[in-house]
Order: sequence, then C-alpha cells, then structure tokens
Amino acid sequence: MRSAAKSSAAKPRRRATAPKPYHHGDLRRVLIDAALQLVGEGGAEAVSVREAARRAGVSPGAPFRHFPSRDALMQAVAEEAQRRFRAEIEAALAAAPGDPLGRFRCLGLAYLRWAMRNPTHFEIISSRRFFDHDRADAISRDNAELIELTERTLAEAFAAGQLRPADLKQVQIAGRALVYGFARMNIDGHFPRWGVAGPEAERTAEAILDLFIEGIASRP
Amino acid sequence: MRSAAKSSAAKPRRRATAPKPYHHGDLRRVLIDAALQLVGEGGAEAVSVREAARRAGVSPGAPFRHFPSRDALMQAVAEEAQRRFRAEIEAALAAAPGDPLGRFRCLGLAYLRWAMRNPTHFEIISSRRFFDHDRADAISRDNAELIELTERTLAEAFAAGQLRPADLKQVQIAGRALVYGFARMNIDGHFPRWGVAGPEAERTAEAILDLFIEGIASRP
DNA sequence: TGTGAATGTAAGCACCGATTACACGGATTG
DNA sequence: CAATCCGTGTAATCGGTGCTTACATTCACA
Repeated sequence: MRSAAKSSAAKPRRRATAPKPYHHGDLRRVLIDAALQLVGEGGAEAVSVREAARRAGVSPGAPFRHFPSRDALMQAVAEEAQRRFRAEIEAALAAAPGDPLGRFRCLGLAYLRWAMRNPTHFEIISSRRFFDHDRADAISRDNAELIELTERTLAEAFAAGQLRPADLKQVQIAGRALVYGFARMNIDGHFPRWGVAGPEAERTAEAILDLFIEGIASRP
Repeated sequence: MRSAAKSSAAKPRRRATAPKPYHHGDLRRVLIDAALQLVGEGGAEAVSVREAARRAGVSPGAPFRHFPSRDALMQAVAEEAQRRFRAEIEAALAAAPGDPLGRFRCLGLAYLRWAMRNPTHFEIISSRRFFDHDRADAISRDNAELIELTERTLAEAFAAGQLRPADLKQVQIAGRALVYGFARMNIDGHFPRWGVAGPEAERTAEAILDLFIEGIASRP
C-alpha cells in the first residue's frame, strides 16, 4: 500500500557535499507542503503527522519540534490555503475593473472558481472544526479582509444606484451564504451529476450568481 | 470447519449468577442513540465505536456484530438524523398552508431552524464524507424527496404568477445553496457574534431568506 | 575553538478501529 | 422435554495514530 520508493533523491537540498544533512533545511515548510498534498489527495481526515513526517523523510516525532500538535499543523496548513485563496481573489478583482456590480460579480466568480478547483483546500479553510477555538488567527483575519472587500464593493454599487434598497449587511451575508453554500454542497457531494469541478459545475455556479445579482439589482 | 467441539466440553465457567442479561435487548438501537448523543456533544469526529460501546455497557467488539465498521454506524446515525430532519420540515410545511411562495418561505425557515437547533446532526447529514460513496442510500432518497418538494412548491408559485421569469431549476439550486450555506456557515463558526443558535441568528436567517424571496418574486 | 541551543531520533504510552477465537443462551425442532 | 444451532456478546490481539520523554547530533555564536 505504501509505495516506499526508497530512492526519492529529489529532496531539495542546499548542501551538495553532505549526503544526508542531519538537520533538515526547512522542515516546517516541507511538513506544511506535505500536509497540503495529503489534504489534496484525501481530504482533511487523510492528514496524519506520521505520514507527513514519512513524506518529509523524517522520524515520526520530528514534526512535534515545529508543531505542538496535529491541530497546530492543520492550522498552519489552513493559513497557507487561506493565503492563496485570498491572493487569487484579490488578483481577479484587481484585474477586473469596471462598474461596482460587475466587480462584485467577479468577486463571487473568483470565490466559486477557486473553491471548486481546490475543494479540499477550501474545506479546511471553511470549517473551524480543526482549530483551537481560542485563536482567531490569520485565517479569520484574511477572511475578515475578504468580507470587508465585499462590503466595500456592495457599498459602491449601492452608491452608484445599481442596487435596489436593502440592508447591505444582509445582502453581504446572503451573498456569502450563497457562494459558500454552493461551494460546500459541491464539495459535500450534493451534486452527483457533475464532479466537484468541471464545465457544468462552473456554468451553474455562474448562473446562480447572476440570479442572485439580478435579485438585488435595481430594475428599470 | 466450524467448531471442533474438541474436548469433553467441561464448561470453564459455571453459571453462578446472572445479574444482567447476557444478550442486550436492542443493542443496535442503543448504539445509534449513543452515537447520536456523542455527535450532539462533540461533533461527528467525537464518535468512536469504543465510546458508544462503553455507553451501551458492552464490550468494545460487540458493536461490530451490528455494524461492520465505524462508517456503517455513522451512516445509520445519519439516516436517523435525516429522517428526523425531513419529518420536521414536512410537518412544518403541512401545518402552513397558504400561497405557494409563502409555503416556500415556510420550507426554507423550517430548514434553517432545524439546522441551527441541531447543528451537529445537520453536519453529519450534510457531508457525504462519512459514507461509502457507492451507496446512495436512504439519505439521498430523503434528500431527493425534499428537493422534489421544493421544486413542486416553486413551480406552483410560478404558475400562480408569484415569480419573475427565471429558470426554476436554477432558482431551486440557488435557494438550496443559500439556506445550506447559511446553516453551514453558522455551524462552521463564520458568525462569531452569535452562537450557533439564538434569536439573532434566527432573525438573520429569516432576513436573508426574505431577501432571496424578494429577489425571485415578481414585482409590481 | 568550545559550548549551548536547536533540531532530529528512538522508544514507548494510551487510544482507536478492526479482526479473531471463543462463550453464552434463547429459539427451533425432533 | 431435551438436544442443538446460531445470533449475540466477550476477550485478546494487531496495526496505526497522536503525543511525550530521553537521548544524539549538528549548527551558530561567544
């Protein structure tokens, strides 16, 4: 089951002379990457500290020098995923100027697309189940900035007369629930007809986003 | 191959006393209830076969006479939860006649309320992660009937001229995504201001549902 | 250059899911 | 009534997991 593939030999190494440096170059980074890969392969449940250590070519106890617990590792993984998520959305939004409502649409589309193309990564940044509830952390911070971005865009759209009168806070929550729900349903297997990703899924995602936008837009 | 019945039997243990019945009355039922309780206490991850057996007052191996694996137990638990979910929604809908769009609103409200008041139960019926993907099972069947109910109600509303022209299939998916997303965000801790349940949460749920309905309703 | 701190190793604990061999006892049947 | 069979529970055990502790090695800085 476990294909050892003993001759990995592809490990990034700084030191050419030493065949096997006792100290790993950047074990923390490598562990996060291995865990990210595990998440991508089998979901969050598939991540085990031992397996991450195995892939990093290191003993089972080594990761605990960098992460006090499995949850801490998962949290670091989620922070990395959230960072990528936010970066991609902001990039999409920056590359798509235009009227505020159109920008809102781009925002939603980028959200949906990333979630559908990175389902397991979306899953771990979605659920707070994996983390200590005490720490709001970088995840909530990143998330808060995304929410703020959404609210700003909506406010601009309203100021431009593109929205019908409504409580913008509620519009923001409803929009968030819509895209979150669609992404999550997709991941959770509620649309058996298509896979988690694929043209039909993305077309439907676009359609329901447009339906929502038509619902909140001011009409002639 | 079965039973050598080798020696002269000679029962190693006499039946000195029978303080409690060897055979549990209905272990399967009791195990499902114990697991449901565990889900209610600490989420789906908190369910272990051993703990369920412990609470049923039975040895760690006993549950495997009724469920071939932990997943099978979880599936039975999810089926029970889904049964209750569907029953409550249908009851709420039956008790609330009126115009089709109003019935649609009742449907959504019952969905949201149940999800917010039984968050961990909603969680296990939401994610297909716990089950064999092969089996569509009673869960999908119940879910399909709920979807059908939604579609029927929407079609009635459209026939009554209460909806603006739109693809009803997309409206149904969007509506489902909205309530699913709100319920899931609530459970997943995206609304730190209020708890998973509570008056403010239910008020907000009602508000975004109304926002959505206004968006799809025909306007004068 | 020597030394302490950082980092990885090895061994082991408790818990878990799952399997297997066996013990019990109620229901069936002659 | 009595023998038996099989559904059901027990006990022991296996491999895997998170996590801790004691120890070994190497790096970085005085």
